[in-house]
Amino acid sequence: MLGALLECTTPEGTTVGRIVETEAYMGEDDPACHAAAGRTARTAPLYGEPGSAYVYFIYGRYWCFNAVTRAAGLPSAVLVRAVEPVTGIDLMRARRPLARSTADLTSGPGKLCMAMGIEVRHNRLPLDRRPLLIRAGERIADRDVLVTPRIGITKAADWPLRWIVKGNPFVSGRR
DNA sequence: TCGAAGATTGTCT
DNA sequence: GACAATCTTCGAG
Repeated sequence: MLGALLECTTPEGTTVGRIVETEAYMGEDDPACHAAAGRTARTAPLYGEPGSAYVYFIYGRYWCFNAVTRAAGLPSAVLVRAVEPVTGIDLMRARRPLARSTADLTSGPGKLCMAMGIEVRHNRLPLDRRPLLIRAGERIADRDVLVTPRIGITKAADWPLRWIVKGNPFVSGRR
């Protein structure tokens, strides 16, 4: 998914970002995956169609966007942790008045959802059509991809399941 | 009904 | 670097 384009259309307009950071959550046997708790009202979207959205609310404040992957019934997903703004940057700025730079607009899972207007109404939507779309973008060469442990979790914190575009300034966290 | 934890961000020191 | 904000989810009682 690195290099692919994430596009979200709302009544305010369309925003597009290039995906530069992802994390994998590998089903019920992954202690950090929400599906480790089994199938509940919250995790049900993870068990849905591959290629649909899983959007959840965290820390009473923020939305996080995932693409459901693998086969139906296997609750795995890819969390999009950062995108590089491509289209609709003015709209992103309006939605994130606290952002102090362009890189601050979408360099985190909560930030990019704020900037792009992704929220619960997008939960479970298919990702191959509007309003929420992932489409092909630039191909990232393997030598430009870095794999690291996942961020911000306590369980299985050492599993190398985070992928970033090497040196990209829009990746989350501190350099 | 209650309590605790959480795939984060922003502010303050 | 520490910690507050804020609320949904789920298990226990």
